[in-house]
Amino acid sequence: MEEKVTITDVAKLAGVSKSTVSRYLNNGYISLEKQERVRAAIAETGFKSNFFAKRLKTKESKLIGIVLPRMDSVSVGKLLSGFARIFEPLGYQGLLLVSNLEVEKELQNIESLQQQGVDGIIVDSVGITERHRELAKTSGVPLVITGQSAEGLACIKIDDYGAGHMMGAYLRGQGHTRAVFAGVTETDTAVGVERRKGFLEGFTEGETEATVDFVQTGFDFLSAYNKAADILACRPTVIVGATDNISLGILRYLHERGIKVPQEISVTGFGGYDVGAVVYPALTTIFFDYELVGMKAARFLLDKLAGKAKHEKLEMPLLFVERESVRNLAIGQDSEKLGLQSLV
Amino acid sequence: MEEKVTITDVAKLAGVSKSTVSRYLNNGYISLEKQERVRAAIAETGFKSNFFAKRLKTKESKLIGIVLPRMDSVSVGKLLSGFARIFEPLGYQGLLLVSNLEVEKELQNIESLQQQGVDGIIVDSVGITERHRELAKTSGVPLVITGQSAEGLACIKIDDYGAGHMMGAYLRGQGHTRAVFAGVTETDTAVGVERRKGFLEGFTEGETEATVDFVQTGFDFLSAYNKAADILACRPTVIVGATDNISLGILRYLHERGIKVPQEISVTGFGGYDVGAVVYPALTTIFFDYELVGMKAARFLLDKLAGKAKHEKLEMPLLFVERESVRNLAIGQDSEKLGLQSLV
DNA sequence: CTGTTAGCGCCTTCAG
DNA sequence: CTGAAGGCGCTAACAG
Repeated sequence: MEEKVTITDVAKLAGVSKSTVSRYLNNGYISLEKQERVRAAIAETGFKSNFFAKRLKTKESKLIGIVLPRMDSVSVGKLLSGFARIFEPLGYQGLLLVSNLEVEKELQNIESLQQQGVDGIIVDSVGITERHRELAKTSGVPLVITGQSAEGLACIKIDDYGAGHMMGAYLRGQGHTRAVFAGVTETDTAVGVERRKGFLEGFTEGETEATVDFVQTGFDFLSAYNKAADILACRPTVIVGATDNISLGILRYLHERGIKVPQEISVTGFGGYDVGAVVYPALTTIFFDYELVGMKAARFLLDKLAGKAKHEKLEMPLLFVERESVRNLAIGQDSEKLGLQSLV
Repeated sequence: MEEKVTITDVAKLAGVSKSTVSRYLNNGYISLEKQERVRAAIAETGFKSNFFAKRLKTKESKLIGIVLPRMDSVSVGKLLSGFARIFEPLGYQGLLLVSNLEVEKELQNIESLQQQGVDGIIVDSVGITERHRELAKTSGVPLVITGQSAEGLACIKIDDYGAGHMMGAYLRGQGHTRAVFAGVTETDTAVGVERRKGFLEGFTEGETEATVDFVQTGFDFLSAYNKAADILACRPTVIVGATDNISLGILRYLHERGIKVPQEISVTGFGGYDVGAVVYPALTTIFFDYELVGMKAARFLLDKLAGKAKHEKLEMPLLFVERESVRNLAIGQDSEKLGLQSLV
């Protein structure tokens, strides 16, 4: 319960004017002597400059608004780590708002942040709407989007189409012909549409008679597990989970039924989460560097703040992680094995 | 790039005084007629009240400082979800600071937050020091601690000792006599000391000739995996990972060596993460409800803000999750099996 | 180099 | 019920 000591108290105690103290705090045009007096006074009183008063003047909050669809997900955690890596050293702090996967809430959050006077906003979006564009237009607060991409907005995300395509081409190369893509709703453009489309095209392009069926699941283990029977009914040579978690749920189901992976059926995922390396067989997947996305997004926002704005659309590099869950049908043996080592 | 419209502009446009607009915004002693005029003016100008100016007067920021050891962890994610669940409906927002698992940084963050003028602070601590107590004393900003417990501070955490004890007693009940506790550094009082101590006492209490060896690992899959050989060298009947992740790393190792779990050796964890249910065998563990911890911590802080402060120490309930990874040595068969169902 | 003088945008007595 | 006046704590010209 400290008394609130202001710059005036310090000034009085040091025998100088407020401005001198202010200068001491900021630029620094002060004689060495007064400098010392101010320092002493500040130490004695335990003075802490008032954040709000300062911001009221300087028009700079050093606050970055961050809106996320949810908190308890690995990828979101990585993303935040990426933000922090960039913002923290520069003295920016993050104001966090969660949208519970609801677009409406996401919009509200953005608006609220804009009023709040944050310097910039990053939103890990669940789907871009027209209102997003409006908000970006009508407010002076720089905005960058992650997780989805949209024309005319500053977006940074992983290349979902590319990842899907890469996986499709790889599996075709391994001699697979019948795939099931276990994916999520199309509301999620990035995962439900782009990633899937990429896979479809990568897998079927050329003269092959490759086919791919689609089975919709949720994002969690359990909903994937529950759809496993439907998936198997399509008699695929390979099951492609839109997400590592989906694949893990399916792997569990296959294990319970005694169906050998990859001997009898292959499974792949997307995401490259660590757990994919500890399950058996270790999951072949494509690694998304969400932390890097976070860093790029942060840097991008900083650029916009500095006026070096360029409404560009960035996509991140992908890393194919070949582990144990795919069988090479072309040469009749399992693909190269990489277990825990691939964690390093 | 909007023009910044202030309360004065609105007042002018509505033909009233600033105070009247202010009243409209806050309490509300205004005639219906002017109320309407102000509303119109506000809509027309797109006025948004300035956050900092407002806070400068009201001395209330509606901001909660949150300091976390790291971002990319499931438990931290759950914790944040819990905070958000409570704070969000009340209009509080979270200001996030990360300490990268460094105590010094954690202290700095707390201090920085205190100066910032947040209404309250929650810190998910990696270890309480004397400085923590000082900071809590010398600042008027209410503080609640999570993750660790310390006398004289407001703490809310899971009961690590109790969890350890519960697990120890359970395994002894299953007829196990030789355990290895694969744990982390003692710097982490909660996990490295309390949880371990609880296990030791729960497992050895009574006249049994139970023994437990200790092998130190990190928090991640890989470091546990790398210590698996050392652990096996102790020839335990059961391996107790201090964390589900540790157990998962060990499970992977055992699988690679063809050692059957639970037939040849049992494994348990702590945490109750979802993944524990999809690996095979599904991991027997103790579930920690971090989201609940988050909610309780948030509520506690709110109480302190409201003056209903009570320097109490709260511990959360535990849930034992019996799955497939422990063999009952007493009656010579595996314990009850619960796979994915236990996710529900 | 330093003190004085003005506000930043809003809220809050205080007379009316 | 309403307008005028006075700050909240700090910074930023402006003359010295």
